[in-house]
Amino acid sequence: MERYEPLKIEEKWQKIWEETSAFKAEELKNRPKMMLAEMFPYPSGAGLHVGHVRNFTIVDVLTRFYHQQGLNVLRPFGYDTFGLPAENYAIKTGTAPQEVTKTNIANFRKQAKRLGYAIDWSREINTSDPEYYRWTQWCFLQLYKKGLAYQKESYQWWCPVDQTVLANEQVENGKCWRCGHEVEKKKMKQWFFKITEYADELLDEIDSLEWPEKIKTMQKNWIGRSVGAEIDFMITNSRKIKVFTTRPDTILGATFLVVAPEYPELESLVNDDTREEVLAYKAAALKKSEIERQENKEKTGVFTGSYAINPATKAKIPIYVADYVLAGYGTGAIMAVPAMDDRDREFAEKFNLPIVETELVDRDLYGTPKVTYRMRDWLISRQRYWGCPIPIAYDKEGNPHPIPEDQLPVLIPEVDDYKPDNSGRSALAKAKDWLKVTINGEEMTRETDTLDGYACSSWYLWRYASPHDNKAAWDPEAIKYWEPVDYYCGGDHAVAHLLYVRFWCKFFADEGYLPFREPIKRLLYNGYINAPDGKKMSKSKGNVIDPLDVINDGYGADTLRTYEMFIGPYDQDAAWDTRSVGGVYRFLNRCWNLVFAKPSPEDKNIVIRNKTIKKVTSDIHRYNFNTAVAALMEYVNELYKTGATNEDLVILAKLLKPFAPHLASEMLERLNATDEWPTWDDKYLIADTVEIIVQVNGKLRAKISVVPEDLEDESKILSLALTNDKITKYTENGIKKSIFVKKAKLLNLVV
RNA sequence: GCCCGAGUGGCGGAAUUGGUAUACGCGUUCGACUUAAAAUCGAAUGGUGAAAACCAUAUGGGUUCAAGUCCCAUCUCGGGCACCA
Repeated sequence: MERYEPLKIEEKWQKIWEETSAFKAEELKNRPKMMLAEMFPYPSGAGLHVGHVRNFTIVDVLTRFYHQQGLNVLRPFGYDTFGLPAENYAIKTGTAPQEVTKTNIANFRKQAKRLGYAIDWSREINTSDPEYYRWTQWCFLQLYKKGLAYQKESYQWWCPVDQTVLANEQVENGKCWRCGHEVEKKKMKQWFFKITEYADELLDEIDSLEWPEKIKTMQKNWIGRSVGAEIDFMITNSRKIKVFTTRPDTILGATFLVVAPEYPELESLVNDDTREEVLAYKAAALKKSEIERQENKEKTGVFTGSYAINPATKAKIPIYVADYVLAGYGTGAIMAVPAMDDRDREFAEKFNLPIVETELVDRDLYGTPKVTYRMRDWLISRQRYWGCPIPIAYDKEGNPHPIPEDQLPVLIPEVDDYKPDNSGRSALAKAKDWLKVTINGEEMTRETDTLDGYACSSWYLWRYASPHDNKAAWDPEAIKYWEPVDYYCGGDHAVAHLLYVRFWCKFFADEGYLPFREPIKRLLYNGYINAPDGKKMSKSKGNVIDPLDVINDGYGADTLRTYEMFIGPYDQDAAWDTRSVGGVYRFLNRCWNLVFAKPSPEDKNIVIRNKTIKKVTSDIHRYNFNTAVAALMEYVNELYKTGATNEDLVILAKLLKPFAPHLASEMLERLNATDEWPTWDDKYLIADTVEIIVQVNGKLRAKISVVPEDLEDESKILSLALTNDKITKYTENGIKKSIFVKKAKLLNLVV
């Protein structure tokens, strides 16, 4: 008997798959298609971690399952390569991000191949490849043409020491992540995508998606649609304040107004007595970090000096400025109804403002109906070097002009120093020659902002259909065949990325570029894998499990893959258990050894064989990968007891292949069989004898064995039960009634 | 604070529709093989009990012939949102 040597077997099959381009997909119009993808990874220097392996293996199990079922399957792969780690590394070491990215991709590719994934490697994409981001820029220009990419002044986090804009995630406890200095808010002109234009459709179509309810709810909350009204409160005959409220019917109780510190016309509300205090309050509020605002919900505010007329009561009510009102929502101004609203009451009590109990009035009496969303437009400007340049240039007056499509891509220029310059612009501003561009004979200066990385990942699923197309972002025919994506799997980005791809899909459908309005049919949202101690894996805690170590320790990729599918329900978090890895290895070893055992002379396993085919097939359909593996273990345990026929082993190898493809391929080769997915026949699922559960008052008291036909004969089963010596002692005084459930093979006697 | 989700052996977890609670794996114990160990194979394994039996799915009620599953309340943990008027 040969020993099970996973590393040897895996090397052999990976070589075969590589040399035969085994998973290369082509459009075959007469065959049903299946497209699957994981959320493409950011190729970090650390290589694959066990979380990637779980994510990719889920996709691989489904990919191979549908391959074996005879569908025309596409499972591509790519890399999301723009981002902070490569840029930080560049700032620190001077190494070009392009170089680091290249190295990391090579490592990721090698590791993904080492795991035996059924990837069509001819379709690899990389978002920082000019051939890719050329089309990201094209996408931007389409949005720009329709007014959905626009510039707006907005308040951004600003570090006065580093002289740069910071993203929310770069502000830690109100301080700059690089220098530790306190940050402030600064008004700056930034680019936005107008996602709010699609708010209604994004909300309405959520219910039609085969996505986890959790994600759907998060997206609904994120969009946050509120139905209310806008009401004008007059300050003088010609000046007014517009407020938004969801409760226009409570207007009789509105005893003051509040505007946000960032309210644009705040200065027009002050007088000589209040000006100084109001402006000081505004300045302090702008400095407050998110953390401070969250921690301290004590109401603060200042009277502006102005009054407005409540249109319902005609009362003259004061106007305050307070940071509990948010500038970005509604009109940035509210009518305060302290009798109805807890926050308004708290404010009123602190500032001794009247609290008037109110009768309700007709909702439409004083305002105009208005729908508002919690979701804001998507801020896409990044003052960073390592991102996709925004294809815009400015004329001498500072007006933006799109770079003509035939001048794309706008390449990222080479620079010596990757730090942002002292005007808060990205390092692109240091490429003086690159900045100059001529459009229609006019000299212009290029935009130095780059795009948020989420823009690059908003369309990559469509690029997979024709990844090398140099005429278009995607080929309409290929898209029509392959997409939308049938299965998309990931464990992150519930609202950001997964909302942005839906937004772009709807936009490009409206423009006639896509024949569908939702890009992802089914979403699988997998859980995290934690360290053996139950905590998050992290370098600093020293509890990281490296998947490549597990493989190279001798367990092999098949054990790693199968273990991660067996670890628990795919959508729940799980803790790594090194000893259980050994259990899965033992299981695969037992599968292997069966091939060398003496074949059983008779076929004793028809029932369990058919049962196992049915169970594994339906478990994969329901994404219950852990119980599918358990069923295979049960099957193998049975084969050890009864002896296996050749047929038993062929079925085992076929069912095992999605999980442990190398071992299964080797078994199938030695058994001289194909990997075609097996089918079961329900007629074989009926055993020779059926066990009837006999309960007395709902408690199990006896089991009786009958032939299947007796299931139709209730009276026979009842008399068998009543004469059973385990039952008679309970039924001496007769029974009140009996309930027979044929489907459950159960008889309950009530005494 | 609000909105979800979840609490099952020593541990990870199973239980398609209300119908044998604890599948499968880990761990533990015993046995076989071995000079010995590892590996492998086999057996046992929720608790109490000699047994019969009784008690067990976070806690307390309820519905039902029958509840891990349905209903009501409470507790704990996890996730999301967090002054959105």
